[in-house]
Amino acid sequence: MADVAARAGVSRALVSIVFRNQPGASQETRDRVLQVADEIGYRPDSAARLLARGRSRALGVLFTVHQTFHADLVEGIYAQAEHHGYDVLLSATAQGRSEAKAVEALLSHRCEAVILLGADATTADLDVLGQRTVAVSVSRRMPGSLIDFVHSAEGKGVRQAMDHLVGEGHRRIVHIDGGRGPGSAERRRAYRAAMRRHGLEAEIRVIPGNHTEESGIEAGRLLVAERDAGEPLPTAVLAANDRCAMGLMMALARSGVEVPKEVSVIGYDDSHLSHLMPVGLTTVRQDAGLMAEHAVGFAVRRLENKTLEPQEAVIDPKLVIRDTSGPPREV
Amino acid sequence: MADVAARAGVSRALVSIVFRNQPGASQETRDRVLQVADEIGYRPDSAARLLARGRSRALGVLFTVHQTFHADLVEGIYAQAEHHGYDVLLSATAQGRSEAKAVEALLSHRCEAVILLGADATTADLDVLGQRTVAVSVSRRMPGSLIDFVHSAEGKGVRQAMDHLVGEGHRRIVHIDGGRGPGSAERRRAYRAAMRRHGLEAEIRVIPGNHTEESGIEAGRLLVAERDAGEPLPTAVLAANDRCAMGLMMALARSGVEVPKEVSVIGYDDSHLSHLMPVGLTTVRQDAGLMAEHAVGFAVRRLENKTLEPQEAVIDPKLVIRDTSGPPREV
DNA sequence: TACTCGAACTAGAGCGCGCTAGTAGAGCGC
DNA sequence: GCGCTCTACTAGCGCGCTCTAGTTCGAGTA
Repeated sequence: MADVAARAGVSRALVSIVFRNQPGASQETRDRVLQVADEIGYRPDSAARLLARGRSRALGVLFTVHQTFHADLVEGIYAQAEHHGYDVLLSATAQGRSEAKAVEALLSHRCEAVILLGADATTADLDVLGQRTVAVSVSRRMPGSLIDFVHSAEGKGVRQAMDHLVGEGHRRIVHIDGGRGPGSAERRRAYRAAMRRHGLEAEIRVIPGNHTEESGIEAGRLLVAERDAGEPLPTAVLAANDRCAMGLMMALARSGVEVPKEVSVIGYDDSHLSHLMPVGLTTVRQDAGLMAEHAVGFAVRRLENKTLEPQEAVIDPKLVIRDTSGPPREV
Repeated sequence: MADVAARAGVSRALVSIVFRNQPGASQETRDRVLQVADEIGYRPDSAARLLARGRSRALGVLFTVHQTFHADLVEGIYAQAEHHGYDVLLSATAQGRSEAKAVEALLSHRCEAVILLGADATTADLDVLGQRTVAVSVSRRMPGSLIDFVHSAEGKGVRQAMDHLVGEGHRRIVHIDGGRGPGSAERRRAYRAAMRRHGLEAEIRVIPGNHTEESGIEAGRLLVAERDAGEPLPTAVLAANDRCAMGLMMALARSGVEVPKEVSVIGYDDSHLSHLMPVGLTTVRQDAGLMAEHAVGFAVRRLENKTLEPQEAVIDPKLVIRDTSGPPREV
């Protein structure tokens, strides 16, 4: 910076003004400074800038590498953050990299806010985080939590899916749940309620699972094993999410069970891949773009106006009927 | 930091020593400092640290949100970077966020090295980048480039796939190429060479494509349209990568073309999802973990010893035969 | 002429840390 | 007693930037 200032024949302060696009420099000086900077390859150091300015204008995003729906969200967050003039810092959880570690990384880089995509932490953990910084949780419901929260109306989504299945004539509808995953508790509850509402209380069955393909595969194996032992297959399965649904379909296909002929499958998320599968997956669409917009909006509003109450946005999901659901065989 | 020092009754310098885990402080002082820090929620500011130290010990990684194979690589990079004591900064390309923009973000955060996963830039662009910083390109071949390079032996992988197909009796083997995507040129070349070697020069056909599901869908539609116009379908397709293969299979399934009965499909990457599809995808495995190890290793070696020649690692890929390939119908 | 005023620019402090050079004091041999 | 070394600690500069409080200067105004 000093070099640029010297070569352009101005003070460092003026170079700073030029690079921050602030008033206080004539157009010709601006041009000269920028040209000199370009010549010697100068670029402002964001660490020093951050340090001096006292704020980073950066939003930290915690996501999971293999969670395809997170990719959709991240894409939306980039766009929204840019719109609000914020930087985005990504930190991923992965095998061998815990959520806590990923969050630490974000905080040590002085993110002003942290957006958690489907966090795995407890409410207490999040509240602690919320004390330390501005935090927004996407998907994972945090009852009574202090932090902001964006989620889809899980109940509505599940209800639409269940109404669709029952409307097609299904009765033996099984739910693979998402364990401690975000939104799972609500979906589980909505599944039970819908079954009851349709007079199918006796058929309620929840198979424990999570949000990975593996859990779908396991559930599929379980169901096939039961069939081989003489029990009837369910006629429809509501999976924890799209990935789980994919795993399930793989397991079923391997055992020669046809979808949707013998078993209908419904996913959740409408992640980027779900409409690109060999067979279009019937699923509940969560609008990633809209969720990203709210998440970033919440974070920004908190940052500009410290004294806000916890905010919450509920996005209406929408059932997308594709090829993996249809009437049951028996009907 | 000053607070911690005051409360612990020591100087700021000592707090610094404790947090850097350097010799020069007694155990009891260490404990006291750490305890106080924990109480008031102090955590070193990585921006200030970076500024003072002059180096960030951070590796920048450029990836693409929806490229599933990148997720595998990122996972490996995190592990390797931690092993070498480096931080990882992620920057994604996405819709509305160009590669140049993503790289700028990394550089302005003063990454010491940049690891590009399947970069889209030209050799010249990369050389310019290589002048400014340490850069490693993964997958994308940079002939005559100054920057380090990790890729798999594309030729070997394609050859294995082609030998497998020809061995099963295929002759009409089409290749959907990856356009300007990383590795595509080599794969295309190897495909042509293999066809020639097997005396199938007359059957050579390359359909232009890229590394997305969409390109697979398009190619599938094209092939089906040709069939409807009376031309024979190819008996096997070598796709640009797994995502392209998935798109292709979707298009074929929609049109009632059975895989592998009518058409065998082979992908490339063995990305996380390829063995979790409803039908296991025959594909060429690239070992993401090993590639990550080399990429990080190269970057670190450059950083610790400035005067190295361009490095290159070639990883042997391996054909993984699953359910989408088999003998052609006519045989 | 004397003044006010705004645009264009500058000096210099300070952001939170790391690091070098230094000090204090304990332990040791002679 | 002295000098020596070793451990435990501190003072204070500087990293590259932003920002506040100026200064300078030419144009406009009474």
